[in-house]
Amino acid sequence: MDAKTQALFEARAKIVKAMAHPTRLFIVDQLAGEQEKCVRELTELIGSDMSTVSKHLATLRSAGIVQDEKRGSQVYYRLRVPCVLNFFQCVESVIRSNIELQQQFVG
Amino acid sequence: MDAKTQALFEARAKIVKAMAHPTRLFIVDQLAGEQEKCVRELTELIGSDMSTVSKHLATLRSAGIVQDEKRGSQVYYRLRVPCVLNFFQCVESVIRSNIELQQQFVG
DNA sequence: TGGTCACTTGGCTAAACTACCAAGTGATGG
DNA sequence: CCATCACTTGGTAGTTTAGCCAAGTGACCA
Repeated sequence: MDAKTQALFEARAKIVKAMAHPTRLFIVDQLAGEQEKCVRELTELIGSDMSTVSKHLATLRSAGIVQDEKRGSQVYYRLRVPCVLNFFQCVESVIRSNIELQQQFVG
Repeated sequence: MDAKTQALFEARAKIVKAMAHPTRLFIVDQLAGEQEKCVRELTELIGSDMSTVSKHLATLRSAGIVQDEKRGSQVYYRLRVPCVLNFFQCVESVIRSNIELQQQFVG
């Protein structure tokens, strides 16, 4: 794999890695349904420390998946690229396919 | 986040995590173009130790993204769910969007 | 049956990731 | 102003991951 190809796939991996955590997927899912949410709202939904949520959001932001906007003392986050929802559809179809495979062994 | 939701997003994250590495994204890309490849072929393309490639393939297999078939002394891998290619399209559009954003700062 | 190829697995170390607490910054309300 | 809320950042300990080498298995060939 030459350096250029390497760089290309590292760039792609950065985006995918930013989604590779249950909490961050949950955040994306929430933002997909609700347009925007502030850190406190997300923190309440998730149930972990606000500092943890803030760092997850920073990860998503640095990958370009979400964008933030400060309004008053709150910071609102929203999805920057709607197609990330396709991720979910595909992930779900992998999961379904896995279940079907397992049922073949059972049946 | 209740236990059920937690479990759902952990299952999804497992799939996404399996793709969250440049080498594994490269493998998926290769398998998308070529139907199937054996471990040796992939190892030559990637250029790292075969044991490393084998472990990456095991990660993808355990997530249900690829399937393997042993023929003779070789093991051939192929994509199990074609939609993973949508991942790339979306990832690319995030990257494009990031570039556009950066050009706003420059321009 | 001995040697080689194709592959997987175990072991190990270095690096990356995660989550919490604690501390610091800004905006808001009394 | 002072307290509080909303948020980010630094520090740190525990866990996970990645890569290589070495060793083991199975297929194939001479």
